[in-house]
Amino acid sequence: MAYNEKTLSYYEETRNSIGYLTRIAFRSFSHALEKLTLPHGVTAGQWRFLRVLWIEDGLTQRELSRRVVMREPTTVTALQGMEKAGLIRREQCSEDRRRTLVYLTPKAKGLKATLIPCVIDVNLRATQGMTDAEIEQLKTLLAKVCDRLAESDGGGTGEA
Amino acid sequence: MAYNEKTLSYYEETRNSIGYLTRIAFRSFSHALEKLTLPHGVTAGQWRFLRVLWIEDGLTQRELSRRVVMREPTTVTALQGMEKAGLIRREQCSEDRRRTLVYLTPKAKGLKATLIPCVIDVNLRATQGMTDAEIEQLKTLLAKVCDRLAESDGGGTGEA
DNA sequence: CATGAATGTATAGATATCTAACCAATTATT
DNA sequence: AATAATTGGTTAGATATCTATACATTCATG
Repeated sequence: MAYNEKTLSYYEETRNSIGYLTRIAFRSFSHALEKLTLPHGVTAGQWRFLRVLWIEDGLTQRELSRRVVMREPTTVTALQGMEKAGLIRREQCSEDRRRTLVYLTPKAKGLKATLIPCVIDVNLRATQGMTDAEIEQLKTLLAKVCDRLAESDGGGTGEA
Repeated sequence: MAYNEKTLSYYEETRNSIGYLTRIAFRSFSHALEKLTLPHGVTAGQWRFLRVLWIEDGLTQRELSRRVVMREPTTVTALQGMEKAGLIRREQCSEDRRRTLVYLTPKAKGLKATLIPCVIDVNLRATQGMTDAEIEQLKTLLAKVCDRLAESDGGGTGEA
């Protein structure tokens, strides 16, 4: 594959690639979010699991991994932390003893009303000054990027 | 501040937040990129430092951190790995002995021609099927998100 | 029903990343 | 010149994340 000088120098421009921009956006997001959730004892990683569990409880760890979009070992580690923090309890499934079902504690359920507004704030701040159409376009294009890269990859958003 | 039920349920939708989408986009990007660079012995983390050093050599670690957009301790760890991998050498600055200057080895310089096309590929794949205008818009909007979240944060892209 | 394949979880070991605290060298101030 | 503040780098300790591997249970098949 041949790339001319112009193409090369374009991509040398550090701050102009989608890869760079998504990294910085993700980073800024995580920091901004954690700044709001940490005072409530919830890390950014735990937040991602909570969000899924607030929608549906009693999932297996595998299913949870799939929904959060993380690998199983990551889930195991995160859940250990969440169990220690009193956010979840894990229960062995009686029908299929391989499975572990994850349930939220009342404490974690109660945090929902507190934490959701935090994320709303961060999301609003992130898109401040954009029109609704721009926000929709950003989401659409980001989702496309995810799809394109997931196709060739295997791991990713590919659940639909 | 008050959020109505509609707003709340909207943000409950896991896959519809900018935060989620940037995370998945970043993740997909890193995986896709590393799949191409790892065969050449370069991790995704090292790649980010290489890209900056290819543009300018002999930077202090602090300046390097600033340009890569990472904290100093992250840089220290990454550079230790890169030194071990024979990608850089570090030299104490004679005028100001606090400073350590980072130089690329010939090996690392040689990798540029090999690795840049890898990233071009990933970036092209990520934006496949988008018009140039859409790509530009995506970059513009992502950059806006970074700016908005950096303002309130402190750490981030805030170099301008 | 015994054994092999598939499934669900966990462990091992690696990289990446952060914050907080610390040390060393330089610069600024009295 | 002595001391305080600043600057550059590192260490310590934590979370997050991955791949590869191992272990345990269930299912499927001869």
